[in-house]
Amino acid sequence: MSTTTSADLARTARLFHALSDETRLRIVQMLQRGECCVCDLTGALGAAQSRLSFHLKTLREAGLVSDRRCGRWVYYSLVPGALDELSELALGLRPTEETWTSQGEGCCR
Amino acid sequence: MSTTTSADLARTARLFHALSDETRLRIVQMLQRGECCVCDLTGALGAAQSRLSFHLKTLREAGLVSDRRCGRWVYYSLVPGALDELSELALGLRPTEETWTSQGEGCCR
DNA sequence: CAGACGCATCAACATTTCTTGATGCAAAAT
DNA sequence: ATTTTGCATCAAGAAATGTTGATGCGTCTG
Repeated sequence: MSTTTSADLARTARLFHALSDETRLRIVQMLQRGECCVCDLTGALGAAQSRLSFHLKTLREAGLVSDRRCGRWVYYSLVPGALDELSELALGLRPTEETWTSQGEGCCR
Repeated sequence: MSTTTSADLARTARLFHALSDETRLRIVQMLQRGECCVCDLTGALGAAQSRLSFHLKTLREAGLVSDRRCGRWVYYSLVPGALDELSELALGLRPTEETWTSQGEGCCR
């Protein structure tokens, strides 16, 4: 029995929101292959630097991405397990067992 | 090798967007237990009818929910498998194997 | 030290998304 | 036949989100 608090919902919404943008999905795809600094991303995605910083911030605040400073570069990478958690959240929203056994009763329930 | 077209990205973003809102998450939670008509939802969620219709439309257009008219009621329900697809999409964004074996090289790669 | 570089952040604006109340329609109910 | 009910849809406004160019800060390079 999972009592879902409003805070849980907010976090879940936040997580899904982080992946609800094409630019951010592209960023994640880049990061799949390994760490990237912002300039790697501007090159590959052809997007302005400030734009990417903005989206990286969104991803970081959602907990999907982490950053590591190194000299004048900042390397971003995917947080291990974060996407597994997201996957679990999605599965947790699926219809319950009894839903599919107790349905189909003609019209109007 | 999965070539990800721009259309794919758009659909993925759309799917995640559908679950990026607390009201819609609540709706999905309600629907987990089985079909609901809009008036069930207004009652349970304490939200205006037009507001719920708006969010239900978003969920429907994302393919997460389907509707069935019956007399003057419209019953909404979760589309079987849709959340599994979403879960798979999340897993597909995880870091690749080699990412974790080829990393950790001190500073600046 | 003086520049160049990588990045975050900000302000201004554009765009999208959400909310609310009104209107309309089709299907009961009377 | 008229009214009521359940819902979609619309227009208008409010709020959130994304974009762009400018600015500033720390760090490397010469």
